[in-house]
Amino acid sequence: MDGLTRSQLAQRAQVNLETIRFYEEEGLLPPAPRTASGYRKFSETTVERLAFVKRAKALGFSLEEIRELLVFQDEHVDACAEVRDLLRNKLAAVRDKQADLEKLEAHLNKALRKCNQALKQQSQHPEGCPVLKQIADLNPQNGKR
Amino acid sequence: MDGLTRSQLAQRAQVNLETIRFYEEEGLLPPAPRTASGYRKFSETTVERLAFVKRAKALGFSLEEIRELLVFQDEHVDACAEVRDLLRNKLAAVRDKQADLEKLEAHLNKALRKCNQALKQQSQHPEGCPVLKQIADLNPQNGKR
DNA sequence: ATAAACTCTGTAGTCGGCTACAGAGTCAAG
DNA sequence: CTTGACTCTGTAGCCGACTACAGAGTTTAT
Repeated sequence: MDGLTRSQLAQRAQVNLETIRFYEEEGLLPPAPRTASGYRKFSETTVERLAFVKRAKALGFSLEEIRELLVFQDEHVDACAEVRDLLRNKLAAVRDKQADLEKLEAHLNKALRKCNQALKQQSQHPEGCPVLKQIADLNPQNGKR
Repeated sequence: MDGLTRSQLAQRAQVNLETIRFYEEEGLLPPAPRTASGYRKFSETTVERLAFVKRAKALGFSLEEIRELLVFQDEHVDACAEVRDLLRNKLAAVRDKQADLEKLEAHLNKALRKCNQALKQQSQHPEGCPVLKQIADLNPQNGKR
């Protein structure tokens, strides 16, 4: 038989067997051609395609976005401008997240310093953890978006 | 009636009505006392408690972790050491995420530069978006953990 | 007294991205 | 020619953190 079976493809592309069917349903893989008895047969290019998906995932793209990228790729339209927009949006999202995390880090550090301080002087003020109080009093102006 | 109804509490604490019941089930709020006919009545301190939950969420804690924090708070055990550990873990997680995002940002920037370059010299090489190729060829050694 | 507005419960649905399972059909080896 | 390994389909479950809904009972306003 020419072409890969589903499990062979899974093996080759290092993805779960069921993921392949899932991706087909989701439109990330084209509907695979079938044998007479209904078995899917995949071409080598599908391995590439799955690799592309994995790498786009690693770049932080959602399956939805990856589907778009794949359409651009398939139609090899001159989609540079569209791709650039996607990249820009993703980059902006990443930077937003970074800013959130930095604020978070600052808050956690502040809390942690209080914690350590309290543990040192435990003898003088043995009443409860001040960090819990700090969380209770935090200015609710942070992160989460 | 003394105490707040569920919707009053939701209003005061700025959370969804159903979230309150959910949090009660999840052990983030203590089982509320009831009226004769079975209506919950909440005290003012519940407003505080919900505020605490919201802020802890903003600090990146999961409900699971917040439940732990609340137990510490409730038992006002000297839980500083435990709280400190939670903070440290959270801080480590935040830093991991930051590192991931930085790698991601670098990759996206690289891709974006290619994109812009390609758009400038569109006339010379009008064949397809190089970024898509780049994603296809990316070293799969990144992010995602 | 009645209608609107609220609250109760249990349960199901949402999001994203899979992962698993049951039951039926198919293919390859001995 | 049977056994075991594979594949097919549809469907359900998982994670976390909610959110929504139906149907029954309760409170409030007129």
